[in-house]
Amino acid sequence: MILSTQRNQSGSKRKENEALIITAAEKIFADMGYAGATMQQIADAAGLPKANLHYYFPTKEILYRNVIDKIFNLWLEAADIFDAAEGPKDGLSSYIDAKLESSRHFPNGSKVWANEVIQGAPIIQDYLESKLTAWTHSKAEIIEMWIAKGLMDPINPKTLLYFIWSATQHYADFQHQIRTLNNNSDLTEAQWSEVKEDIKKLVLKGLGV
Amino acid sequence: MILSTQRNQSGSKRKENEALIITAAEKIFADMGYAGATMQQIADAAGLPKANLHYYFPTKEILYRNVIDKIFNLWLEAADIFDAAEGPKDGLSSYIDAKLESSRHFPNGSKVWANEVIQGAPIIQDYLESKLTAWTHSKAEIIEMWIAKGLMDPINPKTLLYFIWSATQHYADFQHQIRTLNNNSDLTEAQWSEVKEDIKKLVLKGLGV
DNA sequence: AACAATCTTGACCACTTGGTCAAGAAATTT
DNA sequence: AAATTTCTTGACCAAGTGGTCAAGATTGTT
Repeated sequence: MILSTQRNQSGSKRKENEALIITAAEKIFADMGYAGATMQQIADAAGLPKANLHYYFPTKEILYRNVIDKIFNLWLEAADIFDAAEGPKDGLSSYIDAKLESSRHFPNGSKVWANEVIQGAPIIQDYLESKLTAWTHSKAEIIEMWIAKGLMDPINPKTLLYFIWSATQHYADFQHQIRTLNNNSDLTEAQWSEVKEDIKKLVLKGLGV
Repeated sequence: MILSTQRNQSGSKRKENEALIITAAEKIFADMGYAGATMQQIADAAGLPKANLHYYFPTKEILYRNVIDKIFNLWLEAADIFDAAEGPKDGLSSYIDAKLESSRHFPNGSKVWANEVIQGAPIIQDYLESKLTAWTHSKAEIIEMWIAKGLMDPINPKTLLYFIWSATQHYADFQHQIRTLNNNSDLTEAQWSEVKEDIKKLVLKGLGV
């Protein structure tokens, strides 16, 4: 108790509240889209008065960009697996697993990202042009190396990346549709395992790994 | 001239203008989301005064549902190929081709659908529960038959359908991201061909077809 | 030509939205 | 304990929204 209170000294209240607001905002933005989300809804979800949100995040757009920032950094982290891998079998399996886990447990981030990109990335275009482009090129190089070594069939590396992104993120973005087509129930543990195995099998066999 | 004017007799003006408005609305809804789109923007895109929109479509929601209706019927049409097919090689190839062509030439419909589903289908839930569910079951049966005949590896039919939907619709929904990662250029004819071949190869080989 | 039905449109309104502000409450620093 | 910084909050506002309406223009029918 004493420890935690002491630790909460310099500017920690700020960080706490910012995190609280960002989490609430992520959910509302995912459910309503950028334009559809209201500051009032986010405030209610965070349990704070609206004016307090504007104290921490002056405008809706600034709050939104902070949400995107968090999402994007998680995306980048999932790719460390990729770099550390010995070959496609290991690397692609782990990456697919990681992306599916993320879709399962943190679908909101993926939804916000998808909503934004569908609408032409009016607010985060700079992210696409800088960070995402660099990231993609570095992963494409690894895939090309695997192909050159004869570890997998030749394929356009970007096509493969899009393939994995779409297959895995689909389970976050289209969560609601999948749920509806699954008798209005969330996928069970067993179903998730089956999906994971089916996707990995399909991709790896399809690439001749 | 005379012919076309004569043909424009009974209530044809209504249909013309409704089609004009729906096309404009599809683009604006795709670019802005349901909440973000304004009736004024749609009116401008259609070249009509706003009050005129409300004459043909009393409310924004009614207009939106009409847009969805058009989109969904196109989706259903693309699946006729599926039924007519002899086996997975033919059926899946044709279906992937058709879906990719649709993503390439009519991305707006897919974007509107994606936006709506991501947000939990607040307006078109009845579509998911009736039409889409029935459609999915009928296609799943065909896939199961192919598996039973030993024409392809066993896989959960829904997982396969989601796989194909996500891979193909990704090129519509994430069009902007793909363009950005392609040096800010649309995919060329040659690139589209490559994508088509890569995806089909990956899926068919992955399924042991 | 007269009538009826359909279509067009600018002006208008009630309501919601993002954002402001000033007054004060809490917490930190000196 | 006084001073200063940080945080909280209800009340408020200008701008934009979906939707209405009534007057007129066009078209079709008898």
